[in-house]
Amino acid sequence: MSNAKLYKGSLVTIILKLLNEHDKMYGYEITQRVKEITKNELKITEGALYPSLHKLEAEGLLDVEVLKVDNRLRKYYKLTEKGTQETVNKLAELENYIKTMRALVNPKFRLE
Amino acid sequence: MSNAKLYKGSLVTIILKLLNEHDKMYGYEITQRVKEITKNELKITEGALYPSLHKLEAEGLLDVEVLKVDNRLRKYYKLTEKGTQETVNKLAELENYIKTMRALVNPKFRLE
DNA sequence: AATATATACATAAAATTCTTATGCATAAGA
DNA sequence: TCTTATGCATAAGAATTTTATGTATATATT
Repeated sequence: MSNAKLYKGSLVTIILKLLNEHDKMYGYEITQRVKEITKNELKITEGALYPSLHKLEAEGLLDVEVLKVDNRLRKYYKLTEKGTQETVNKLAELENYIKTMRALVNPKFRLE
Repeated sequence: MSNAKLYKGSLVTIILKLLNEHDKMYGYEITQRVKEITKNELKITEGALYPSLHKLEAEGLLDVEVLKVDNRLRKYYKLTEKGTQETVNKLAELENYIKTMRALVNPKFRLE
């Protein structure tokens, strides 16, 4: 996604959180939103995004609705109940990851 | 390493930072230190650690010194000049990652 | 004395996630 | 007309990690 390898594993968290805020979004919209929010720091590639969306749908975390807008197809995704729960989990995991890494990298921050 | 996939890509950062503090460490010691600091949250597997150490050595970021202690071999690693520089880079990347993710996940934090 | 656990290294197959490359199609701008 | 933007999709390859396995010595337990 970016030059930093740290983003590996964060894509699902990002997708779920965005859908949690926006109610429904389509793939291309997600890539643009992420570029915008991160000031071009993070560019989600289509090769990563679309397979990920398909997987989340297959797992029952997302529902799809296909709409035709301006003669072009858009696949709108939205969180299912299960997806909303998983969003909470993923966000907690992110916070935990950050805490743990801080403890490793900054010895002043110790975990209890 | 842990159940959370977010740690993917963080191993090198962790290794370099620990070596930056401790001057020289051997592989097994690193696994134990990490378990200790993270209160068992993160357990670095040998299958990930050893190949990673070899790679860092091949790239000229680490130097090795083999010592025999209590009739057992230990391969002590320490940062080279280049390794020390790369540590700075990796730590900056981590801080940047955290900032970017905060912006994505918490809309109140905006990047400039 | 025998067995299990801890210490210490190593590698290889498989899984996971992502990049890069490619393909199709329509709309809008230069 | 040609390029860029919009919108989806997949497949080959790269990179990193998990899981499994192997070797060997030291220490603790039964």
